[in-house]
Formats: sequence, C-alpha cells, structure tokens
Amino acid sequence: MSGDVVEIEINPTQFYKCLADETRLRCLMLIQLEGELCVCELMEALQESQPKVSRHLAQLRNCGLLTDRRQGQWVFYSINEELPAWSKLVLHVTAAENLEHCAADLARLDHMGSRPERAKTCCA
Amino acid sequence: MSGDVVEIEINPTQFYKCLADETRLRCLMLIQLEGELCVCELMEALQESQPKVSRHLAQLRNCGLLTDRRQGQWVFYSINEELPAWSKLVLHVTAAENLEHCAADLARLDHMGSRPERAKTCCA
DNA sequence: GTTATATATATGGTTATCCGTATATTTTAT
DNA sequence: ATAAAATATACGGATAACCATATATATAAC
Repeated sequence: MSGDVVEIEINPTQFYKCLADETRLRCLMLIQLEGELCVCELMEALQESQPKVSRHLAQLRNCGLLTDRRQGQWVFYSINEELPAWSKLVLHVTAAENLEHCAADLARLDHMGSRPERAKTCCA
Repeated sequence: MSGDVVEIEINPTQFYKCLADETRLRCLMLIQLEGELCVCELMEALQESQPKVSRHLAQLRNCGLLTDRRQGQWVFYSINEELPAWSKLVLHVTAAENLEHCAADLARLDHMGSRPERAKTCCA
C-alpha cells in the first residue's frame, strides 16, 4: 500500500556476473515469469541437482537479486523488489523477449506433479 | 534510409558473459554514450593497457556486440545495430542509468588532448 | 624503402568460477 | 524422540577467465 521506492545499491558488473551463468539465468528467467518458485520446482524445471540449484540461488540472494521466504519445508525465491529500476527492467525484458530460451523449462514445470502450494506468510 | 530490421541471433547467457567484466562493461557503456570510440580513446578513458583493451574489444566484436570500422590508423568501435532489440535496450538502460559508474572515464575522455577525428568511411 | 603510430594476437602463468560428492540443518510427520 | 523430506553448505578438483609480456600486423609519414 505504501508508495515507498526503496532501492538497494548494486554494482552493474556484479549484477551482470550473476546473469552470466546458464543455470542462474534460467532460474532468474523462470522466477521472473512465474513470480515465485521453490528449489524443488527449479530442480525439476532445469533438471539439475539440488546442491547445484541451491548454491546458485544462494549466490543470487547474497548479491541482492533474489529474496527468499520460508513456508514450512519449502523456501520460495522471488525477484528482489528493492533492486534498482534499471536492473528490474533488464530482468523483465530478458525473460519476456527470450521465451523460447526457457520453453522446455516452463513445460517441465507445468507437467510437474504435486507442486508445493503457496500460502501467505502471515496466515499459513 | 531503409526500414530493414536485420537482427542477428544472440544467446542470452553469452551476451551477459560479455557484460560480466569490469573492463568490457566500461567499454560498452562509454561506446553506448559516445556512439563510437577508438582503442586509444578507450585506453585513455579507462587507464588500461593497449593489449587489454584491444583483447576485450575483440571479444565483444566476435560475440556480435560491437562492430568496427577502420579509418586510417585508427579502428573505431560502435554498438552493433543488428543486435536484437532486447539487448540494445539492455545496453541503453545500463549506460543511461549508471552514469556515475563511468563519470571518471568520461571526464578523462573529455580532457584528452588530440582525440582522433572522425570521417565518413566513403569519402575520407 | 625506413621509422613511427595504432592495433591485434600469441604464450604462459595466476586466479576465479563451476562442479560433484558428502554432510549439515531445518521442518514435518509418526 | 526418530525418520523422512527439503534445503543449505563445506571440500577438493577441474576448467575457464583474466592478465602481463612479448611480438606481429597495418597504416602513415618521411
């Protein structure tokens, strides 16, 4: 409800280092498109191992690109709303204009049985 | 004069690997802001060695981000107009919204004595 | 031709990045 | 408390990226 525009600092080179890895970029694009995803959903979508996915997500969180929220056994990751506007625009346009690059990942996500259900943090 | 929109293919991860280095990103931002720069201008602006600047520019050209044009003894580099629209937007917004990141480089460029003069390729 | 200037590339060494495996932590269910 | 599921982290080892130095190429001036 607040109109506050809190923006964190981010170094452009560090930001682009985060995007300069296939696994991390696929994670970011999927999260950008889906709004919020947990580790097991990303593992299934990318067909990558748990430590690999978790390690890259931790890096993206530590650099400020993602935020996480724990809901029971799951940890959901989403784009950090406090990123500077230019970087949020970069993430948005990259995902929106390269849909073919993550089509297979999105398909596996859709065909995934028993995806974790989301609940609000406050009244779960 | 032509309305052709020729777009080359570019892999998003490879594109971002190109931006994920301090030297290359500074080169790209300066070229984006200035339109066209030669190696010696970039050396002066970045205060980096000739082989280092040249090597990074070659990589950016080989990956399709830059085009070069020789004019006499100088080689001028500019953003490749045939890049896909999303990547040109990324370069534009990154440079425009991070001016403080290249302020010192721009100042050195402005204070540079005897900058190479540009001439049209066709009638130089 | 020779010299000087601008740029490009090749070589080897150093560092950073990425990975698989094993293990630790946290939560839920019994 | 024990077991199972989801996630996180630590440890080496392999690879890729970056660099400085030396050298090669191309143009311009003489």
